[in-house]
Parts: sequence; structure tokens; C-alpha cells
Amino acid sequence: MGRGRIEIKKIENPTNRQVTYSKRRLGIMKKAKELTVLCDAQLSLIMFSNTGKLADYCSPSTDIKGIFERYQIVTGIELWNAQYERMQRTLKHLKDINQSLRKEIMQRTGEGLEGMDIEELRGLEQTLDESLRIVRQRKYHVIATQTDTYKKKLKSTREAYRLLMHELEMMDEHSHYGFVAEEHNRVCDSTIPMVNVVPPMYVFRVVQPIQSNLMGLSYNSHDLSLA
Amino acid sequence: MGRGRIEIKKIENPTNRQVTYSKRRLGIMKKAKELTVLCDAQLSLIMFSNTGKLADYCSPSTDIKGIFERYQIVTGIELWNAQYERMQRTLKHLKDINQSLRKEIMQRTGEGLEGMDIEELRGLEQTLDESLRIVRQRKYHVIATQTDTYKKKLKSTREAYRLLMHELEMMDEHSHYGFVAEEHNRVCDSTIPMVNVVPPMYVFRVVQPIQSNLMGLSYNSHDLSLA
DNA sequence: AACTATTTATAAGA
DNA sequence: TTCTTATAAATAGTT
Repeated sequence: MGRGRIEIKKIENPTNRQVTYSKRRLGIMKKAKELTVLCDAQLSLIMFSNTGKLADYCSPSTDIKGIFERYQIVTGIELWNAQYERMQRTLKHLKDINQSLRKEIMQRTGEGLEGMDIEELRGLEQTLDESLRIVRQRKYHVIATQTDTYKKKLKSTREAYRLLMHELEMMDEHSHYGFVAEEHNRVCDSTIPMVNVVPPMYVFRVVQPIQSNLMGLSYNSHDLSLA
Repeated sequence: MGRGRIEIKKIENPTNRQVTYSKRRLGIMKKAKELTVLCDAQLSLIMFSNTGKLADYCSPSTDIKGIFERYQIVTGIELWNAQYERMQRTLKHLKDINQSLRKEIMQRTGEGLEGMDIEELRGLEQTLDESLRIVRQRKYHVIATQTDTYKKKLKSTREAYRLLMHELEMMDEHSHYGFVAEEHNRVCDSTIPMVNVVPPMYVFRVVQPIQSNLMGLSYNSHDLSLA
């Protein structure tokens, strides 16, 4: 339909091809609209030109999504159902796992024990017993480590203190300003024995307030009784 | 384009409409194919007639799904992406929950304790201790219930046995066939004391083999020592 | 489903 | 791209 018929094969001249595409695109679009109106049909038309440009038409009273869903139902072709169902299955699987994990936790908590027979209860008891053993072991390990850390810090503090005292003594012996004499003697007298004689625990208590910002230990006698 | 122009509005005569639909459907289909070939375009055409019949065309070298996906990408319209992403989020959420549940179980098992400080360990220990207490309580309850059941069964068996013995005695006293006399006396002598004097545990052991198919009890001294 | 008068689409040219 | 126009193609009404 034009000045001379054309063969239906790819138009090699790009300009020509583009022009033809424009004309025919409008033409088919018009046809689509007419078909929609005349025959009360529902249709979707999606076109991508050679250059990637999109043009589309969809009959009124519906949308592309509706058309595609209907298409899927009629043809049975999976456009996204496969993916959707795969996800749905994964979801169910995860939920199942979730439930069984929750159940396990519940049983380990001591809830939901109603359905278990003696053998199962026995097994659970032993498992819990073992777990408790491990947790306690770990706790004591942590306590031991922290105590060790404190001892080391204490030792270095004690050393620093001793050096300081030593310097003070030196100052006392070689200078005669005397403005700290009274205080100094008292401090010196009580310190030397403390550093060298007082048992670690006592020193620990004296020093602790100085370092209390470093770590917040507060375990009580109950905990220690389990050591 | 035909004998007289027509107005573009719904054809009310159903037959006429159907005929027109057929003709124009073929026409637009042909146009679609030509566009595909001439201009190297990609297109999809889906049509549903008034009566629900499907007709579709898709350019070669692609498929409806491909066109559809490309359409989504270009338009940014979510056809099923919204649903997809919602599911993906749910999936991730479930996985996260799953992971935290697993972690909790691990800690309750005594694994993965490395990151926990003393306070946390203390809490975990107390929780486990409490759980263990509950599980043990439950176990003893089940044991008690089962023992009770055994006692009742034993009692009824014992009663049945007693009645049987009584009948035998009667038979022995009132008849003089004598063909079971020897055996009968022996059985009678050993049974009466057993039923009335032997402590429950002893009776239990004697009776157990007879009923052992009913329930498979096998708790050992270790278990009982925890009672 | 075929025919055909007529309308419509469009190829080529500007 | 858009307009023009000669001509091919589509199709409405008919058989």
C-alpha cells in the first residue's frame, strides 16, 4: 500500500527503516485501538524499535499486568509464577526450620515437655547437664582471666607506687625544704609495709577504686561459690 | 476500508462483531509480523476477544517473558517486582530470625561462648540451671506416673490371679479328680505370700517380664540417683 | 469462506 | 519529522 509494493524483509537503509517503523507503528497502534473499540476486545501491544525505543498500547478497562496474568492463566506459561512458587517454597521451608528451632529452644527452656517420653527427657537432661558444665567452665575461665589481668595491673601499679615512694625518700634525704615532712613520713611508714607485706586481696581492695573505670566487675558470692 | 466507512464504536450485532474481530485480528497480526521483519523490531501482541479467546503474537528471537521483563525495566512499572521484593524482604527477615535462633541454641549448647562477658555467662548459667531443674522435675513426674500405672496394672493382675487361685481351691475341695493336685499345692503355697508380703519392687520385677511389651522402661541407677 | 467495492494504510518523494 | 499522493492492502457488506 504505497507507491509500489515492497517485499517483506528487513529494510537495510536505517533511515528508511526508521521512517517505516514510525509510520507502521502508528498504523498498528490505530488498528489496535479500533479492534478494542469495535469488538470490545482486550489487548496489549508492546513494541521495541530497532533502537530500543518502547511504544505500547493497552486496551482500556485493564492494564498490562492484567493482560499478562490472564495470558499466564490461559496459556499455562509461567512468566513469573515459577520464580514466585520457588520463593514460596523457600519461605515455607524457612518457616518450618524456624518452628523446629523454636521448639528446640522451648524444650531446652523446659517448656513444651508434655509430649516427651522418659528416654527423650533423659537425653534432654543429659544434654542440658553437659551444656551447663561447659558454660560454668567457661565462666570460671573468664573469671580466672580477669583476675589474672587485675593481678598484673596491680603489680605494675604497685611497682609505680614503690618507685614514687623511693623518689620521695631520696628527696627527703637530700633536701631540707621540709614543707611536706609531716605528711611524707606518715605516707612512707604506711606504704612500705603495705606494698611488701599486705596480702594481695587487701591491696586489691585499696587499689581497686583507682582503676574502677577500666572494668565493671560485679560478680557476687553466689557466682564464686560455683567455682 | 470496505464498502462504506464504519464508525469506530462497539459493534452491537454479536455475529457481526465476531466476524469483524476475526478479520481484523488476522490483519493486525499480519501488521505485527511485517513490522517485526521490515524494521527489525521486537514486539508482543496479546488479544482477548469479547468471548475470552486468546490470540497472541511475539516477534521471533524473543518471547513474551523477555518482552515483559524488558517492558518492566524500561517503564519502571512494577508488575510483579513489588511482590517479589516483598517476598525477598520476608525471606531475609526469616533468615535473620533463623540465625539468631541458631545462635541461641548454640549458646545453650555451650558453643559460641567466646564473645560473652561474665554477666551474660552468669545469666545463661542460671537459665540453664533453671531449665535443667524443670526437665528433671518433669522426668520424675513421668516416672512417677508410669510407676503408678504399673502398680495399678499389677494390682488388677494380682486380683485376677487371686480369683483364679480361689476357684482352683474350690475345685480342689469339692471335686476328687485329683489330676492337678500336686502342681496346684505348690503354686498355691508360693503365690499367696508373694501377693501379700513381698515388697512392691520385688513384685514389680517378677511381673515385669510378663508385661514388658507394653512399655520400654530402661532407666538406670544414674537416672534414679538424680531423683 | 469468498467476493469486491471502497476505505485505509503507507511507500516514495518533497 | 511531516505532508502529499499514487498505489497497495485491508476490510465492510454482500453472496
